[in-house]
Amino acid sequence: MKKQTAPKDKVFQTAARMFYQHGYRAIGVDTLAADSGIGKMTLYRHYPSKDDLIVAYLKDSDELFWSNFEQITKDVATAREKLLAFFQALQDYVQTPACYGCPFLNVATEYPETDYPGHQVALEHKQSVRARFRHMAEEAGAKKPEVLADQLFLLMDGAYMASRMFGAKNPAVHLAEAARTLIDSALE
Amino acid sequence: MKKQTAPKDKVFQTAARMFYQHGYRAIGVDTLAADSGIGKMTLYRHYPSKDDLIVAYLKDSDELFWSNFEQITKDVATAREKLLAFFQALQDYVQTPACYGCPFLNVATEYPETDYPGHQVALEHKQSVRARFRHMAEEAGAKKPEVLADQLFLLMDGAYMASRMFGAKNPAVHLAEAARTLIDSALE
DNA sequence: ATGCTACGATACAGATCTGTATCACTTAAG
DNA sequence: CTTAAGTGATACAGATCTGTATCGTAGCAT
Repeated sequence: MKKQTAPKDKVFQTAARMFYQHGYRAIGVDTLAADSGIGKMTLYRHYPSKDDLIVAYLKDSDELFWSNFEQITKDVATAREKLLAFFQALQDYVQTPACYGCPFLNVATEYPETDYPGHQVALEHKQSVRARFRHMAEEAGAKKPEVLADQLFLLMDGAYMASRMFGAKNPAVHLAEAARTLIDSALE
Repeated sequence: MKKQTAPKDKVFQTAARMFYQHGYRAIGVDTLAADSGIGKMTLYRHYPSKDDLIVAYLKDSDELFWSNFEQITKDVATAREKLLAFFQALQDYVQTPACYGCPFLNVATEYPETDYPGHQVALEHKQSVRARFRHMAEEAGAKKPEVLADQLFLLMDGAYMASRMFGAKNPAVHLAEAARTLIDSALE
C-alpha cells in the first residue's frame, strides 16, 4: 500500500487548485509548499522548476478535458447531438462557482510569449479542440465544417472568459442556444 | 506651447503599450520608467501607485473602445447593420499583429478578485458593452434581445482570446459570419 | 541493527518587485 | 537675478520571488 497521499500528489493538487483560481504568477512556490504541508525542497525534488509544475498541471487539465468530453458525448448518437451535449455541459459548468475560466486561456494571457512552455501546451490543446470540432462538424454534415468549427470555438472560449470576468452569473446562460443556432444554420 | 511630450504622457504611452502586450504583472515600474526615459519618482508623482496607472490605462482603453465604436457605426443606417459593421471591424482588428487580446479580459484574468480596482473597471466596461448590444438588439427587432446580446458578447470575447492565444492567424476569421448568423436567426 | 532514501524545516543567495528618500539640474515665472 | 517647481538619476528599504544548501529525522529494506 502506498502512503495515504504522496507529497508529489499533495503539492500537485494544491497547485492545480491555486493556479486555476488565483493565476499562475500570483501563486509562489513558498505558498504552494506551505499550503500543501510539505517542504519546499520536496517540491523541487519532484518538479525541478515552477514552470515544470505549471506544465504538469496543464497536461493534466488536457487529459481531464478529454476525459470529460468523452464522458459527455459517448452515449449520444449523432455528431450534431454530441456538439449540442458538449455545449450544454459547458454552459452548466461555467455557471458553477467552481469555474474560474479556462486554464489554457489563463496561461496564454499571463504568458503571452508563444515560446513559453505553458503557452505551447495551451496552443496544442486548443488546436486539438479545434480539430475535434472540425471533425464533428464534418461528421454532422456541415457544408463548411471548418467555418462552423471556428465559430463554435469562439463561443466556447467566450463562455470561459465570461466566467472569469463575471463569476457564476454571466452571459453564458445562452451559450447552448447560440451553439444550436450556428450548428443548424450550418447544416441546412 | 506645451512641451513636446510631458513625462506623464510618455510613461502612460509606454505603460499602455507594455501592459497590453506583455501583461500587467509582467511589467514593473522600473521597466516603465526606464523605457519611457523618465525618473521613477516622476512616475510616482503622477501615478501614486502601479494600480493607479493600470486603472488609468483601462479607463483610457474604455474611452478608445467607445470612440472606435461610434466611428464604426455612425454612418450605418440600421441597428442590425451597426452590429454587423462592429463585428466585421472586430474581426479585422483581431487578425492584426497589433492586437494582443482585450485589455479588460486580460486584467480580469491576471487579477481574478472582483474587488481589485482594475477588475472593477473591466467589469463596468463589459457590462456597458453588453447593455449596448442589448439596446441594439432591441432596436434591430430581435424577439429576445438579451439572448442575442449575450450570444454576440460571447463571440466578441472569444475572438479577443483567439487573438491572444494564436496571434494574428486565429479562428476569428469567421467571426463576422457567425455574428450575422446569430443576428438573422434572432430577427426572423 | 544499519544504512539508505525521502521528507520537513530552515536558512540562505541572488534577483526583482513596489514604493520612498535624496540630490543636482533645468526651466520658467516673478 | 532669484526662487520655486518639475525632473532625472541614484540609492535605498522592505517585501517577495525562484531556486539551493544544510540538517535532523522518520520510515523501511536488508
